[in-house]
Amino acid sequence: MTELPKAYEPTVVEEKWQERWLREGCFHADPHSAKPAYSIVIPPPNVTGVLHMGHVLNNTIQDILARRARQEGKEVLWLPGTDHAGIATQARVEKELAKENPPRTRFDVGREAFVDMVWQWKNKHGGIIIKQLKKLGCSCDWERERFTMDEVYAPEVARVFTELFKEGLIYRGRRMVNWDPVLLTALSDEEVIMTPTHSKLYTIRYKLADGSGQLLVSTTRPETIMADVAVAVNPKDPRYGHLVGKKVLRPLCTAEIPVIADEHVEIGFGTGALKITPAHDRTDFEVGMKNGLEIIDILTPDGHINCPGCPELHGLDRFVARDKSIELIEAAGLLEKVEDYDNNVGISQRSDVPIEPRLSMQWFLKYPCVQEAAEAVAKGDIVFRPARWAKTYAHWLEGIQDWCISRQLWWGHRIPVWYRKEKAEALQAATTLTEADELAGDIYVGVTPPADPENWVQDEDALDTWFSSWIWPFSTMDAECLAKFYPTSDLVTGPDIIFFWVARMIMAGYRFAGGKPFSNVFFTSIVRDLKGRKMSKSLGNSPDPLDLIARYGADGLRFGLMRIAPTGTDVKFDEKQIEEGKNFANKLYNAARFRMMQGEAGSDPAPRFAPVHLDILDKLRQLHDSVTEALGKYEFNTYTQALYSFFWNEYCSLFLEAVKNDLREGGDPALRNATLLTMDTVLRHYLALLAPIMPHICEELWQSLGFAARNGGQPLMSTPLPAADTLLGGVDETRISQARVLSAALYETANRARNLKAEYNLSTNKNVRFVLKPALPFDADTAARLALLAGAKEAVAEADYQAPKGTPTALTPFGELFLPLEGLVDVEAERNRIGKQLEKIDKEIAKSQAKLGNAKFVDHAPAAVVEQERARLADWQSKKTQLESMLAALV
RNA sequence: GCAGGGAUAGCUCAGUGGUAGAGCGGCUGUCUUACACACAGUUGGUCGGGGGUUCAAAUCCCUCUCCCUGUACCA
Repeated sequence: MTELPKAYEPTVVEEKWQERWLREGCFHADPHSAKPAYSIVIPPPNVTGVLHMGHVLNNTIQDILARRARQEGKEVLWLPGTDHAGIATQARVEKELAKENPPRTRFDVGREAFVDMVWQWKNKHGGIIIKQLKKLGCSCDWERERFTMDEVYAPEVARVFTELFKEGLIYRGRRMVNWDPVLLTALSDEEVIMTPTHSKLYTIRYKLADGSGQLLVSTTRPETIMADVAVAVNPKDPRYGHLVGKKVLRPLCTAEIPVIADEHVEIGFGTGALKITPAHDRTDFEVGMKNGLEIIDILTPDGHINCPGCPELHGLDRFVARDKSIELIEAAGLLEKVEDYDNNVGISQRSDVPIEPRLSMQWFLKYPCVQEAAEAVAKGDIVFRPARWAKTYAHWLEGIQDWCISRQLWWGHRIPVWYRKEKAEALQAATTLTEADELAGDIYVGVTPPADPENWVQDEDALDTWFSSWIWPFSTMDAECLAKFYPTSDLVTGPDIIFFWVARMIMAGYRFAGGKPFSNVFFTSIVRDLKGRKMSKSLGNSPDPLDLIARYGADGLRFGLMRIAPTGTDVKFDEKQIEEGKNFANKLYNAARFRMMQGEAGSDPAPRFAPVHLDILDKLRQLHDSVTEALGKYEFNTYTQALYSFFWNEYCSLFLEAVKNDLREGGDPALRNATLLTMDTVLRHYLALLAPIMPHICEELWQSLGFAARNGGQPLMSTPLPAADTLLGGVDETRISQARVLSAALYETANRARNLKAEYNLSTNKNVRFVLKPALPFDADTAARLALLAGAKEAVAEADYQAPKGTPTALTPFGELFLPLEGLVDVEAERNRIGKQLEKIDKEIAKSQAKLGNAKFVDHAPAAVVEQERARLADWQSKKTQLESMLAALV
């Protein structure tokens, strides 16, 4: 009777609902609402980004939380946006320039024109990811979309900078920073990845200037020898004490340099003598400062040697120069030995090349509100899930270093500092700048440019992207929104940005927004491939979520992923799981289709409910509670699994199969009504529970099943979640628990019956009949259901049934169940089968007897456990007797 | 080095003291009137190794091995 297709086709349905939700403003947050607030700010993806599996996981979770909160009657703000991603975006446009003929660099284009180009690129290609998030079904308030460089947000970044500068927390100084020789910018410590590397350790002879001997010095970086200004030994080292104060000859760009004593040198390491190169090593820089040593910089910003005093190396790339310098040293007879050596090298997260410690003028931030930020998490004001991340967070805060916030980039927030033109050069070279300079009228720091811009020169640098995103939770909101929605409720993000972003947002929240930015932080797992590797473009192991959506539907993708996303550990992505999500959507669709094929439920005659009806409603009630509990604990996989197993196993496999006969033509109309009403109740309630994770199909079925029409045409998404106790309202609890027992007995008996059939290769035979010696009330209705479930012609109760010898039997909750064979069994096969079973049973009996023969077990274990064991033994023994008699009957 | 996480069926994972589970895969059947994206049945495990506590351990304790993730580094 139905014209509905047999298989669910998600694509059209999903697009339809996404449009409709938007059109009806379902995602819009009203700051004037009287409802309690629930809010999330999205971790803004890079504007250059495309959706990857991490985003899918992350945003599905946020969407579940947001949709569920709406169902619970909250006013929900899920605030979306994108991040300008300084380096990534700039690099993207530079790449385009490099492809031109002839290739160009940003310097060829010039700053202003280049920034224009990036904006154009952003307007044209940026924000693809926003469209993709919409395809995933994300219920963000898209009218409030922000961009970290838009006209509302950018001034906030400058304001924050200005305030911190005036407070003295932002300062400028000449410091050792992590320098990226490819991108030509400073990086923060967090952007440097310490990577285990196979290197060489070179031991080199530094001759004493007076010719009285030599000092052996080990280094991994011989190309920096020209910048050596001393050799240091530990003052307590008995081998070298007499050398301190003498001079040695620097082996390259030869010069006399002093031997100094410094605690920093470890006596046991290498030769115990350390070359000091303050310009190219962090700790050497400190040693140099302490000892008042000169700083000789022999590297260009792009990592080439700059040392005219050593013409053989001058101009070479740093790694070429490394080999060449060793050749020179060996030729001079100064190379003692070369060993393999494993050490950690700092690699730029962005350009993937070794960074250089480099002395340069940069802006730094002394973090504000560190104490408050640490306490907020320690005291549980902000709750981290899983909790163990709190430790990582605390550890980072303890050893926190000032943040290098300036970047030598053009794309980003330009540092809002201007220098008075005539003094600009001197000021830009000055090692420190403070508010005093501002008061003196030499510099200007502010959100808007100075009133007389022609007299000023703006600082060239831009701010680290994270310096704009750390104020995301509040700078994205206007005053009304802040009043209603700040602090936000949940933050959902990956643990990989706990320092970059989460920690900094907490500090910013306390400093600028008067309190914590969020109450809960849920750290998602990291999505890996089946080999456990991180998904990355270069490995090509990252599936394209849009392709997955096209093949499995957004709902299928969401469901499949959430079902395998554990709460504590990483998730290994397996496309099979997504396929299951799709299969589940199809199952749901077909169950609804089945209902639609039955027509309306009537009220006449009054429905007659059987135990199975009450039972499924009771199970749904339990599902409601466990779903609520799981979501309360942010256990999304438990939530998903509970929904899956209820629907597939309890509703479809058991309940629907048990009631199919109620729906047939000519059946009892009172039973038919009961069944239709129950199906409606289950579907209506279940769709509401499932909607947060599979919103599209639920909405579609909600409508096609007619639930929307009965609800004033309201979409499911703006319908409050019904209470669990509406499901069985008014039904006596004793009757329910009775129904529970009887239904469990029915399903269990059906299962035993099917197993009996299978044992005798009668699985597909529908003509078998079962005879039951009932131990529980076994009415005709139950008998009919049992026959239906077991695929039998009939199931009859006979209290004094005399089974022919050898009739297969099983003990069921309803009593002893027989499968009369009518002599259609292969004797030889039967004998073998029974023989094997007896072997197994004997083992079990022996095991059980041993346990019960153990006095300690009987004395110490709880009575129930012992009782259980006795029953088990009795079961096995009776089974054994049966089999033996069957064996005898075969002969 | 330090810190954290993990090791359970061929695969992905549940399972915090009381007969080892699910889904997928494999194998057998079945187009049984919602669903072959399905149904029925079935096959898979010394729960990483060793030791301990206990009547009883995948589960608690100790130890070892291997993987992962942070983090700190000495040339």
